Amino acid sequence: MPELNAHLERAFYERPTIDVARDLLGQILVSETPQGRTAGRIVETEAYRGADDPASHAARLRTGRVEAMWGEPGIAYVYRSYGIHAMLNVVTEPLGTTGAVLIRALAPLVGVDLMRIRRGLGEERLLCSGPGKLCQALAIGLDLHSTDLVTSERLWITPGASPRDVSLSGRIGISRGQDHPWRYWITGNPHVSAHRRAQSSAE
DNA sequence: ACCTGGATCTTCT
DNA sequence: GAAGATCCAGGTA
Repeated sequence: MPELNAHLERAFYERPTIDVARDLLGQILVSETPQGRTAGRIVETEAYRGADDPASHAARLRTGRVEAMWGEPGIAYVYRSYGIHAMLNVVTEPLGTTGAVLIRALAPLVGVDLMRIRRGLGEERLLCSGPGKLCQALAIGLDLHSTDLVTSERLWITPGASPRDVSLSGRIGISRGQDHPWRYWITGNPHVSAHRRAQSSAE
């Protein structure tokens, strides 16, 4: 297993959201808790921008936790979806401008047994194959909102191998702004989310 | 105060 | 393929 302690630096996140979403594929998300370490390779992401993106929370709101989308690049924007699931985003673009990348799926790498316990499931392919699933598997909750992934020892992203092929399509689970091909995943990877539209319109 | 609409996942049939 | 779980913030009153 490679060293996972290195952190991607702020400059990586301080770029156009689209570029960060694509370049996050293959990098490794690491979560450290008293129970142990869990980590997985990022295999699926989505880009969300600002006022020009009707699907982005930042297009409608600038209150409460959404304020984080204007914040320092590299911090976590975590919110609750459907009353149940936590969603992990990484803030992009320079301070004062909006943008974030939703982490949608991981390939489990470290602490797979701990993930199984947290998820109550055995099958590895289902542990992190969706944005709510991976937050449960890595114990990422609303308490980690605003965590700085550049400096945190609780949650961070470490460099991994670049994927060979990347596919893209419209985003998932939203009603507006589907026309933009801002969902990225590693072509052929079995750990991408199992949504019906997951197979559509590759590259 | 009440209502509504979600960047989802599981468990049914 | 459909429903249920269940939180949060905005809009409307």
